[in-house]
Amino acid sequence: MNFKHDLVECLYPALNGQLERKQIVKMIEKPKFEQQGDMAFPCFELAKIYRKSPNDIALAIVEKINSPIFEKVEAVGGYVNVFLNRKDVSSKVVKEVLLQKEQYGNLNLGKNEVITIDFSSPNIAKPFSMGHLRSTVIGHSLALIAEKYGYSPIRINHLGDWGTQFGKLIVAYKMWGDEKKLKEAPIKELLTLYVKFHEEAEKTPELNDEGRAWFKRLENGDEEARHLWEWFRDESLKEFTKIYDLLGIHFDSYHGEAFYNDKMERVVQMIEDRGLLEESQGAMVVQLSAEELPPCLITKKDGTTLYATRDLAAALYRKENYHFTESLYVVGHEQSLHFKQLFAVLKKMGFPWHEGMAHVPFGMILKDGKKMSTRKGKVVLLEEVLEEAIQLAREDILKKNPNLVAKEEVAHQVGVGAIIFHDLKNFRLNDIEFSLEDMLRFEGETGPYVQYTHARAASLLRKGNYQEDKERMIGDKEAWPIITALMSLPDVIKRSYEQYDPSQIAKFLLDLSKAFNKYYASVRILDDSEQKQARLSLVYSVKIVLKEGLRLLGMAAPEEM
RNA sequence: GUCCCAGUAGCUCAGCAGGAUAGAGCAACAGUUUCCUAAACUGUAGGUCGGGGGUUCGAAUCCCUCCUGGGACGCCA
Repeated sequence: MNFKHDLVECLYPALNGQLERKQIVKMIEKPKFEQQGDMAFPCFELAKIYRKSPNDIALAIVEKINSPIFEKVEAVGGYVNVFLNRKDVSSKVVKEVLLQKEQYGNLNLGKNEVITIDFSSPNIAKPFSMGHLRSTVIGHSLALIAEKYGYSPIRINHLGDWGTQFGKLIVAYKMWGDEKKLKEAPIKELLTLYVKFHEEAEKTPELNDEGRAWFKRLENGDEEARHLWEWFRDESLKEFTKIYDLLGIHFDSYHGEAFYNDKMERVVQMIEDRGLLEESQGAMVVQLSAEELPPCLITKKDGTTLYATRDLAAALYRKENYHFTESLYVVGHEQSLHFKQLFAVLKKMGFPWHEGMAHVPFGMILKDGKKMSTRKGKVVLLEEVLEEAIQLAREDILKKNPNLVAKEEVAHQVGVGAIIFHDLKNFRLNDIEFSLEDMLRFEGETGPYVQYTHARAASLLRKGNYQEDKERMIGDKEAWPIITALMSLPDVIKRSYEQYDPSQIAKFLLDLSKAFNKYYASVRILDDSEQKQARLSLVYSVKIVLKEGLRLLGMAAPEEM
């Protein structure tokens, strides 16, 4: 179903070898307006070669093209505009979707090779905030898209369960903590302690040293420290699991930073063996001046490790255990420098596989134009936002479809879907100003809009008593925008993986939904007994693709809503 | 100060391996339901594509420069 290929085969001989097939492929474009056809070939560049006007060249090319798949070929303003035979193409596309069902759009490009995706990775003892939502939702979708692309993804939740923060937290707990309070509302109490610590440390900076000292005790296996740490960790994980269940996300590994404690010595040794480790101001570093990067800190002056060390150990562990061809890190854009350094060190260590590693950055969620800071207690809790969205969906269902049976299930699907889609529809790197109002919007370019379109299609199939029939195909002119959208899915999958960009899927779903709703408004699908089944075939193919697209974003597709 | 991202309609954003008339959604205004779910559809209005140079037959898209916002720059992650 690659009609571009057909066009290339017509153009290549028509140009007498002036251009390679590859060049022609690159030049073919999609016209902006429907009256300009389905594909276009610009002749401006050829004007120099032939010393003729672009339009004369276009006219000459038109003369030489002759293919049954093209209904009309015309020269307009220096372009060769090609119109596909819509009836034939429509039949082919719908038939293809019905044959392949949810497999439609599957690509074989990943060759089943393993890729690891490090995402979500919340910090223990801190609430799951809106900020973590981005990594979670983008990473989850990327894993699904990778599968569709043909890869075999390993989902890794690299929990932030180690680091000086725990020393600080232990200090805070010992000074102001209350066991009873902590047991009642662990995360809330831990956050209070964390915020208080940073407030106090502003006045008494020595507290920071105490925090570092306690962290060193933790790293050395001190029993009291260890015990507190385990307690904090367990309580936090319980909270996170609630959120993941709500979002329908699972991981293949929860190995966090602490998991690499006993694997760091080896890494430090490896760096040293290669002669890369240097002392600098009391700390041990790898110099990266040749790469025009600041040095990468490996150990602090007190001998304890840093996150870079753990990330190095993790990278090695993942390569040795999963044998990945690509390794992705879905982490905020503010850590770009860290990943550049990390990859540079791996390169210096002589690991050619550093080339398969990539940081997938994303913009921040801002409050009043500024970064939200846990330290100052300025966080918005994800769980609360999700609950509000679900509540709003409940209310809408009562208003709009009070007879719906699975009210609670659908309210969850729609509420959560709205939040996920709101996050994924825009380009990753854009910062997002936190706005509950925007997230809770269910009309226009939103998740619920796409889900609603799917439910509409499902309803038609039920009411129309659809019998699957791959041979009876529509001839409606109004259906063409739907066909072109359906046709584009494989390309969209390819682009969205290669650019690590789920928003392409979201935009595709909006296009398809808009095309379908327009069709729905202008064609009475169930009225014409003659064409009903053929039209329902189109409806069914739309339903299949919408559902699959929503799945790739991590969203459910309710049959009714 | 250095480096990284972003600047398109009142707001939120698409478009950016250069191409034909710069598009959506929201908000505003005007319509569509005896009819398949109105979470929908139709129409009106709204733009010096941050400014200035350059490359090109052609620039929102590529290059340079400046301005604005955000972020990162050694013992947090």
